Formats: sequence, C-alpha cells, structure tokens
Amino acid sequence: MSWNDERVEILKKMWAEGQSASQIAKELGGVTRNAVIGKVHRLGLSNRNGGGGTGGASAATEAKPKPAKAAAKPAPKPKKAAAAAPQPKEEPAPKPEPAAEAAPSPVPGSRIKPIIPAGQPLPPQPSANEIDPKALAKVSEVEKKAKKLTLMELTSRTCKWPVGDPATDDFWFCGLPSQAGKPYCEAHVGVAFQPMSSRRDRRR
DNA sequence: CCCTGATTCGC
DNA sequence: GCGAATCAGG
Repeated sequence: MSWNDERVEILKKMWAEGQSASQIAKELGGVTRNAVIGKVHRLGLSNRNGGGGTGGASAATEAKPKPAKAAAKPAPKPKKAAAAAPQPKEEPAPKPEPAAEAAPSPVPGSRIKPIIPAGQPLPPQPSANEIDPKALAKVSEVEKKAKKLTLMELTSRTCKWPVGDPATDDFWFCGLPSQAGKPYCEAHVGVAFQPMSSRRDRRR
C-alpha cells in the first residue's frame, strides 16, 4: 500500500479531526499506526490544533526546540498563527460549580468541524487538587452508571473499585473502563489517591 | 497492561 | 519516502 493522494487526504482529514493514529491506520487499512505517524511527521503536521482534546494522549513534551541547523532562513513560516484559548492558572476563587460547556475553539481560516465521537465530553480543565467534595460527588455519580461487575467479571481494564458492603448482597465493583493502566476509573482514582489528609503526625 | 504520539534508522 | 522498532508519556 502506498500513499495515494486520496489516502493522504484521508490521513490529513482524520488527523485534523483528532483521530488517533491507530484509528486512521485502521481506516486506511494496509498500514500500521506507525506508518501513519511517520507519514504525519513527514507531511509536516505534527500537532493537531482545534481544541478537541480527545482525552487520550496529548503531546508528551511540548517545548521541543528543534536543533535548528539551518542558520540562514529569513523566510518566516507562513504557518497560521492560531491563537489558542488562554489557559491561565486556576484562580483561588472558589467555584464549586463545574463549567457548563467547553468553549469552542474557532480556528481562523478554517471551518470548525469538530467531529466529536459520541461519549462523555471530557472537561477541558480537570481541576487538579480539591478532592473530597468534588471527587466524592463524582464517585457517587459514577456509581450510578457503574457496571456493577462481580469479582470474576473484572478484567485488566475495568475499574476495580468496590462498592457496597461485601457482607451484603449489594456488593459490586465499579467496572467502568480504566485505560491508563490504573486499577480504577478516573473518578475513583481521584478518591483513591487522596494525597495526604487526615493523618496525625504520629512521629515527629 | 493498555493506550497514545515521537523519533530513529535501515531499507 | 517509507515504516518497524524503539522510545517516552499517560
């Protein structure tokens, strides 16, 4: 399989839409995700703009100054200067109310065409700290749509958060998908990882 | 362990 | 130019 003009176009389109390399490879067929990524790089599109951060993975390391070997290059890149939404640090202002919707990211010169795969919209700015109230609420919410798996139904990527009383008949595991190699889903990770709270300074 | 993209390097 | 192998983060 070679890179036809058509295939390249599909690649561009899907990449711009935020599809993952593996998905693109699957769609195209005959190529692996490595091939797709390689082609993407060769084409010069490395980063995707558009704001639709489809969870998953974002660029690992941002600031990556290339070891510019070209000394003389007066020609500036005619790249579009897309001004991303400013992301100031969260202010200390108490705001228990979650943001309603993600702000659209208009791309200048390009029609906005965010293909959002069905699913839950990921909060663009997941608040880092602040656990107890929020996390617990999240957990409660999550538990409502938990799959209620039994112990045997747990797999490698199901949330293994126990819910209920083991002594009761009303006991089950969350079972929601947990992709990131964590034993729990996102919500439960939040509560499972209570940094340090009530812990008496025993020693010292 | 699953996923993601990034980079390298022989072809 | 191509992409598998490898690297690196989540």
